[in-house]
Amino acid sequence: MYKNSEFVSKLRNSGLRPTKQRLKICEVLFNRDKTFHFTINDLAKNISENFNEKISLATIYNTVHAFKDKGYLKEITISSDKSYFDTNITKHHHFYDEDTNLLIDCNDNEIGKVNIKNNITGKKISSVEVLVRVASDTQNQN
Amino acid sequence: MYKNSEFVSKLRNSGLRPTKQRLKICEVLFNRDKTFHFTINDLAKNISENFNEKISLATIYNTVHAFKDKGYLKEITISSDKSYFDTNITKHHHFYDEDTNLLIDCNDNEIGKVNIKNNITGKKISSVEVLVRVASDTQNQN
DNA sequence: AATTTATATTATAATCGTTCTAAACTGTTG
DNA sequence: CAACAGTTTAGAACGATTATAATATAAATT
Ligand SMILES: [Mn+2]
Ligand SMILES: [Mn+2]
Ligand SMILES: [Zn+2]
Ligand SMILES: [Zn+2]
Repeated sequence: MYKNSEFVSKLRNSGLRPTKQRLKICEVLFNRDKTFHFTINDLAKNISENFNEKISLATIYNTVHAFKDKGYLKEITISSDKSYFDTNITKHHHFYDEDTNLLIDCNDNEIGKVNIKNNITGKKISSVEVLVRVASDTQNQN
Repeated sequence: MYKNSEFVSKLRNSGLRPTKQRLKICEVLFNRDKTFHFTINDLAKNISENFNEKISLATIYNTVHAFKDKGYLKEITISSDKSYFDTNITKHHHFYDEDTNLLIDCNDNEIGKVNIKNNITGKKISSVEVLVRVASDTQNQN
């Protein structure tokens, strides 16, 4: 459990004013035991259903993107119409369950280190991401 | 170099009528020495600039999606606003050059086999994709 | 070959997630 | 407090994609 003052500092330290809306979003995203994945729509719904304060959609977009730019969120794109944000900002890979549309974090005992033998000349690797799509066994069984 | 009749068979065999538009798109996509990556926009531009026949945008969308559904194209999503199609339908991974916005195929002497030690129980792996983002040494370091 | 039926193409409208706008509001600084 | 920069907001605008429904074409049937 974080204290509100921690979020205030976090925001101030990154040049973002600790507004009521940003603090509420911090609380929803970061005041948890476990990291999680969400879409903009999930977040907007979560806030409007569970809190009396209403935050405009534009602010939700702005804030999520600001948090992403500051490195507090990662974005994971699954397909052209499905983009998730991740509160787990460590380097890690994902399973994507095509049946449930859920993203699941991998850790190192699930996917070994990716061995990049040759990189493009003159370029630096900025990220390495593995996405393993999975689906129910029973689809191709009979 | 493929013959037109090969595309006719290919289309017929997959239950798609070999229309003039689909054959033109086959020619543009598959009558090449090397596979390549393209966006819908690239393809539409290519056709309108290099050929006198005009194919409506709706048909280009329909055809590309039909070809994807039939397994003649793969879709690779880079970010929420960048989706590419790939005429290379073999299993392979990609470098994405953030400076030039170009996708580059990897082969096995660039990225080793991804070691998936544990899969989700009761699920079958439908694909494994690695995306290595690269950028010029002097910028964009994460 | 003509007719019938199913499928495909097209221009254009509709959709919808996201971004923009510009006015009102709030946090910060002195 | 005053002054200012940064933020929020509702609603408009945007743009990529999809839906529509009339027309055209391909295939199947007679
Ligand atoms: Mn698509
Ligand atoms: Mn985004
Ligand atoms: Zn994650
Ligand atoms: Zn490729």
